[in-house]
Amino acid sequence: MIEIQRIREQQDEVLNGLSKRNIDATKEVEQILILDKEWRGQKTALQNLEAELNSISKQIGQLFSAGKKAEAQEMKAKTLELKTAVQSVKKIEEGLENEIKSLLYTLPNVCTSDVPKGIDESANEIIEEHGTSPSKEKAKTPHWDLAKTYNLIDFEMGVKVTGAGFPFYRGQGARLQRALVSFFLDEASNAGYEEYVSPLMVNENSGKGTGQLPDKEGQMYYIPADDLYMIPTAEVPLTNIYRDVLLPDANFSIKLTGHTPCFRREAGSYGKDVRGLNRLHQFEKVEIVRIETPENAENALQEMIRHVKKLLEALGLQYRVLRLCGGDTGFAAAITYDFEVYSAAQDKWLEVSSVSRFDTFQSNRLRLRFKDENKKSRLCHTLNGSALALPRIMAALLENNQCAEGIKIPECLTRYTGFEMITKKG
RNA sequence: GGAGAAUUGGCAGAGUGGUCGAUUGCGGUAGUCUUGAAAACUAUUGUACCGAGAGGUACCGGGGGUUCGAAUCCCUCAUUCUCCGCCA
Repeated sequence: MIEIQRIREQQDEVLNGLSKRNIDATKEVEQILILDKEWRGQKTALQNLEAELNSISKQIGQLFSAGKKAEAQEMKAKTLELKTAVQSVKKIEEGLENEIKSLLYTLPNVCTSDVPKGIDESANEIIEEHGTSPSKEKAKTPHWDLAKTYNLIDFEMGVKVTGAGFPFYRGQGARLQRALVSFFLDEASNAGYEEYVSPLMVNENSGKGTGQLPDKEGQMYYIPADDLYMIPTAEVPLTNIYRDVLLPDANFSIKLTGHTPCFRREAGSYGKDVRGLNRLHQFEKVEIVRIETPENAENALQEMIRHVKKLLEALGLQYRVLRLCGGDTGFAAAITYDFEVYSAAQDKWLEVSSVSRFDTFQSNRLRLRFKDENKKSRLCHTLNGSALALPRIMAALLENNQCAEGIKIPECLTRYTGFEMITKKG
């Protein structure tokens, strides 16, 4: 949620940032400012009425204790009028507040000046590209066929037991998955991130805190009996650890990591993008989350980008880094960098990581603040990134490393898998 | 799941209808004293919002209610602890 003060004080900058997403929010912003002015007037009026009521109540108390019952009764009559006035002004004030809030909730985050303007992925900027992939002749089989040949992933079994998009990994496939998780977690720990095992379901407040609710309601699995949501990413529980937190000083840099399954309904997805591991309802991911001062946020972002690059290089995958245009940037993010690995067999770039700065968009909802040098409360900045999402990494590894003997495991993983080659015998 | 008890400021812990944003202790901060430190003493020490300011309003687990007035009474939800039941 954009800070109301920011809209009051930097209206042009806000509108400009939103225009990167091809959104003209002029009307909404004007409406918010009108309502805000009205709200402040009503708030002041309400508080004045309450002050008067408080003071009369106090006098009544004094009269009673002095034994002057008749006078007290007389005073009581006066409060009646005030009380109804308080009630009606309060109703108006609360109505305005809710109206402002729901308008604010509809506005996505303000993009930074680096974000290119654009409607969809075609306007994303390719920042850099590294590594090489085998030729299409060498890496000719797509991962869904390899998964079958080597008994690594069973999609049909998943359909039987649960439904489409919930595959079983088995044998060396399951083992490879576990190896990737361990590798990613160890790398995150080595980089100073504290490892967490988090709940996989969250309450409504947590969903609101990180911006999944109310915007992406339909994308999460919901359990009505207990009013809980299955997490779409570890970002939600990890960031919400710091909901309603006021850090005592500016001397902090909070780095968290966690591995969780992620549950996404992916309503509206279809076609060949969903083939194999490309799009699932349940998948594994290692997430890194940071909470920083506004001054440190950009540095942290660059550090996270380097971290992800290091992982992809260790895995020996060809990858590129994209700076997302406004239209492709998520609702809550101020700027997002996507990482894609190249799959020769599919002749496609597959998104495997998304690293974002949220500035104060999440912390405003979370009420996550710190005390600055002047003892003033300020909102923290939050950031997060995938490091990494497993399925497409798995797909690219299987496809790019296929050879006559089987599928070669990258060196950085063999200490976790216990084998160097996936073979038909297992 | 059943029964009982509890939830108050950074922590501990008073407060059962009015002068309580809240006694007190510990902790924190500043000062006095001291060569320095400790001790002692003094002062200060929650958050948010409205207001140009003076000042005001709200918050005692969350929400609702009774009352002129609620930390205090009522309803409801959540959480914690104890006992019982069930169970990986």
